[in-house]
Formats: sequence, C-alpha cells, structure tokens
Amino acid sequence: MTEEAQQAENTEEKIRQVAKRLFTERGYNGTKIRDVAEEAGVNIALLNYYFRSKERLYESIVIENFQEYIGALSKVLNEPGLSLEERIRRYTAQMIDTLKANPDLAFFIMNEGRNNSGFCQRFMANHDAVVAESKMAEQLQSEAKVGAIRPIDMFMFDALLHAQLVMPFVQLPIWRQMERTRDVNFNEFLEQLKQTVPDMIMAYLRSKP
Amino acid sequence: MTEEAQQAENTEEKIRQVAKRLFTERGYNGTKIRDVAEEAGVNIALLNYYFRSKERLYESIVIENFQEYIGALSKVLNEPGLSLEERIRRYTAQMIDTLKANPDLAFFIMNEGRNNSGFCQRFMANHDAVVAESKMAEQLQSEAKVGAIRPIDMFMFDALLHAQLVMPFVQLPIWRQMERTRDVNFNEFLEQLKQTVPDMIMAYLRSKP
DNA sequence: GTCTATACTTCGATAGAC
DNA sequence: GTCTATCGAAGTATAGAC
Repeated sequence: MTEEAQQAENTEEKIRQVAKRLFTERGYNGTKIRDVAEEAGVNIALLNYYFRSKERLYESIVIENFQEYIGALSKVLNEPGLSLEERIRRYTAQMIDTLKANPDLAFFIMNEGRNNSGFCQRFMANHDAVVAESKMAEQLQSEAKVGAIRPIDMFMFDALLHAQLVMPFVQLPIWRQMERTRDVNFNEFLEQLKQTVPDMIMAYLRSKP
Repeated sequence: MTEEAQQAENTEEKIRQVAKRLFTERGYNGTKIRDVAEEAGVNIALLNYYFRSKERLYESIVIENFQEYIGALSKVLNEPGLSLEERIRRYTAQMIDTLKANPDLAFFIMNEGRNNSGFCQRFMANHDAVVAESKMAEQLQSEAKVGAIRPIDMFMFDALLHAQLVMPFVQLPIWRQMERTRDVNFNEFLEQLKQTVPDMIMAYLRSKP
C-alpha cells in the first residue's frame, strides 16, 4: 500500500485517489484494476463494490480531471482590471503552474480527446463558449478595432497559446531523461516559458500584417 | 479484409500495413493482434510466423514511424540558399504537409515518448544533434550576433515551433467533431497556420528584448 | 464493508496438420 | 506459408462467507 492510500479518510476515497493517479499516468488501457486494488491496499471485489466496474470508476476520474483542467483556465479569463498583455501573462503563468502541480493532466486530456471524443467534446465546447465571451476575447477585438494590435481569430489565438503551454508537459518523460544526460532543467525551462510565450504573442499582435 | 490489405503485394507486407495503421491510431495497448489479423485477412498464427510476437511487430512499426517523422524535419534544415525567414516558412509548411499525409503520426510519436522513452530518447537525441548543427541553428546565431534578430536558445526555438505545428494534429478528433457542429474547417486552419506561425516567430525574433 | 474463491472473458502464443 | 485447434496467462467481474 502506498503512502497516499494510507492517508485517505475512507476506503472509497482511498481507491479513488490511487485510481486517479494510475489512470492519469497510464490511461484507460494501460491501467489494470489489479494494480489499483493492490496499491490501495484492498482487493478487486471491493473496487466493484464501490464503483461497479472499471469503466464507471474511470468515468468519475475523467470528470474530476476535466474540471481541474478547465477550472484553472477559466479563472483568469475574466479577472477585472487587467490590460490585455497583463491578462495574457497571468493566463500563461496560471496554466503552467496548474500543469506543474499535476504534470500528467495535459496528456490525459489530450488522450481523452482521441479515445472518447464525444465526452471531451462537451467539455471543450463549454470551455470555448466561456473563452468566446470572456474579457480576453473582448479585449482582443476592441484593441484590434482601435488599431493597437493586429486582428486575430480568437480560435487561432487560443490554439497557438495552448499549444505552447501544453506541449512541454506532454514531452515531460523525454525531458526527465534529457535532464540526466544534458545540461537542461525542466523547471527553469518553464520559468523561461512564462516570459517567452507572452513575449512572442505580444510581438505578433503588435507587428504589422 | 480491408481494401488496403488486398492491394499489398505479399502477406508480410499486408500485415505490416494493417499493423502500422492500427498501432499508429490506437497505440500498443489499444491494439489487439486479433484485430490486426482479421483486418489483414489472415489468422493470428501467421502474425507470429512472420513477426514472432506482438512486441516485435510493434517495434518494426515504431522504427518506420520515427524515420518518417524525422525524415520530414531534416530535409529543410540544411537546404542551401534560404534566408532564415524563408527557411522557417519552408520548415513550417513541410512539417504540416507531412503530418497532413499521416495525421496520427504526431500523436503516436508523443505517446511513444511517454511509454517507451528510452527508445524515443535515442531518436530525439539524434534529431536534436542534427538540429543543433543545422544551417537553421547557424543562421539563428549569426543573425543574432549582427543584431538583426533577438538572441534565442535553439532548444526553446525548436520547442515553440514544434508545439504550434504538432498540437493541431493531436487534437484532430476534436476538430473532426467540431467541423460538424460549427463553421470551422481543419484544412483551412492548417493553411492559416502556415502563415501565422512563421509570422509570429519572425515578429518575436525581430522585436526588442 | 471486506474478504476468499472462483467464474468468465480476452488476449497472446504455439503445436501440429496440410 | 497458411490454417485449425488449443493452451496458458492476465484481466474483469461476481457469488457467498464473515
């Protein structure tokens, strides 16, 4: 039984915690309920007693992970009193810190988008609506109208920004290995990213078409 | 048996083609050799006759996929007679076209980097060495020395560029679904990307620190 | 609630006939 | 080379005792 399991209040929560970690790390196919049971210090029968099946257990984890992911994003989008540039910088930093706290989350969400895209779709559609009506989108539009920045499709903007923030975490295992063989450090890279990504986006927005 | 299988010259190649598609789409754990056999129009015994085991079959596919992926990248890096900006634009277009031709490749490579990072590591290390000694790297450095562009770490440059090119393909299933419900088109988006990504990178490089 | 024991299913691999 | 038949391992789920 792992340390995390011992700390949980009750058995159901204990199982859920282990399952969340394993599913997030290894995906649905890569996770065996035997492993979950073992690491949680219980037996398989108990998993099915609480969650009825592997699939239902997984579903509850998916929902949790999506909420965690989207929650982080939504916060900064409408925070009052920020200039466009400040908002982009805050958004970037917030996103990186969230993923830092749960590095497998990014890959899990992506994976889910491929295997179970119906489910993922609903969450993403929801998020996109939030983005489209956000203060961020409003500022992008109004600043473009005044000619302060180059006009950009909100969709494209979101895609490019996300790509730059999410990818490093997707490649994390490769980073970990490179950290041993070369003079690179993932955390330093992330701190650089917080600077470079907003710099790059602002440079683009302020450049002439 | 699928159409692709019927067209193959011999049985071994037939099996390999189906396996490549399924492994690339579904990953190692998600692919069942039963499915491969069925779609190839043969039985399981024959798979093992040719490839000895699922794992060996998979390995041969991995190698093929990596070569396809890296081959596309390497081409443009040293092509003579290109300015830095031209090279970046060519590189972008080349990458997008390669992934367009095999849309699951990007995700496969990423997935591989997580599950089998030792193997992936060797390929990536190789690629990084090629990049570091490329005409692209040389131009980035010399132009920065002259003050024509802002100095940038080759590593960071590569990461940001790749992130923007690869991510759309990783999210492709979500795109496909959105294409039905909204007024978006993946191929149009890719064409826009060919313009926007180099624009953004050049804007950054030409901006003041 | 929790366990043991076991049933049921899927999967990868192989023996042996042709 | 290709097939049928089958084995053994691994995985999920459940019955039933406590």
